[in-house]
Amino acid sequence: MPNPEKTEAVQNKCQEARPLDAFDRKILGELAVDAGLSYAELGSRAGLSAPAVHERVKRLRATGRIRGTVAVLDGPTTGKPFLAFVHVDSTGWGKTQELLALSELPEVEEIHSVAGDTCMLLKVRCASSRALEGLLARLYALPSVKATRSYVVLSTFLERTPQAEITEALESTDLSSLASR
Amino acid sequence: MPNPEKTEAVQNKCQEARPLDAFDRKILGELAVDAGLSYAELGSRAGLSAPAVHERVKRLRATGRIRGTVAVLDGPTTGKPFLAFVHVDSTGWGKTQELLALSELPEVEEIHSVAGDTCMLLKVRCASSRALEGLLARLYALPSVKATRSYVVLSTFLERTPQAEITEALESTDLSSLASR
DNA sequence: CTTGAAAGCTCTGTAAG
DNA sequence: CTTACAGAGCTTTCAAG
Repeated sequence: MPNPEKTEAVQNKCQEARPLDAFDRKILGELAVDAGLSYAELGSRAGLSAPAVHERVKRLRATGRIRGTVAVLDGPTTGKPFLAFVHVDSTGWGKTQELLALSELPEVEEIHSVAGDTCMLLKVRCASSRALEGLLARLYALPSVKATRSYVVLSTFLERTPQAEITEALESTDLSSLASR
Repeated sequence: MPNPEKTEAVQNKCQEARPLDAFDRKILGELAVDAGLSYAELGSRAGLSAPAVHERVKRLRATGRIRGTVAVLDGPTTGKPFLAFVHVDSTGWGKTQELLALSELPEVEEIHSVAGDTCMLLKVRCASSRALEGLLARLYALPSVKATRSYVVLSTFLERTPQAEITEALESTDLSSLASR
């Protein structure tokens, strides 16, 4: 039986007012690299006990900081060696339902609206150039799509999931190098 | 003791000649969405027993199809709400060690060399526009970097890990629609 | 491949400091 | 927050079909 303790049971899922402390950031950083770690191992790395870590991880999941855990597949050997970024120019306000419908295609991994000389940016991973051609055909079938520019990936040197380390890094460090120019 | 049956025992780790069967693809697809599934649950979804699934998953890990399992963090609430794609034009053959050194920055999530009107493509997630400015300053400090174009993400409609479903999809389907134009 | 069973480990919660 | 002690559940391996 779940026990209603303190403020925990009351808190909502979408609460953003709770800042992460150093322990939370350390835990998130470790889990972002390897979600298979035991709470004991996680605790020793973060400097906490296993129950404490467990409590924090549960909270991080409940508040949405951890969206889930997924397996990282090797693209080339799983039948989709072809990676490309597609810029989409559309007439009017491009973020229509039409483009969002592309989410249903497993080839489409990312859809962003961006600022710059294009409206939308797609990341596509598929089996071959023919599959990309098929996707482009589908894009041009949409009335609002004016033009596309495709950037076919020749080789990938780095591709990792969001935030390997939760730090402030570049913030101050590199701006000093900027000032010294 | 592992029994040497047929061609199986001979295979190397980097062998690409082993096609995934329907069971493997189903398992990979499920794990790509949720790596926290138990082998029992995984088995019932794929139509296999738990030990059989366990054996396959172990093999998929050993052969590199599954690179690892990671936690998916929520970017905005973990202190890095700022996402951008940076195109880098460089003189000469751009894929030098210099650019690869950027891998060490936690803000840089992806580095690709691409075909198109630019040489390299970076995916950067950081705390603010100032952090991006710092990264650009660092880029221009490299002798081979000629120019950059940044596409700042306004909003993200889809962002998922490689291959939610391991199928052939678009291959034949959409090419027929191409032919009918 | 299957079922079944046994051993080991982790999780999960409770309790007390 | 910590350590400690249980019980439940899952993983992992082995056997036999």
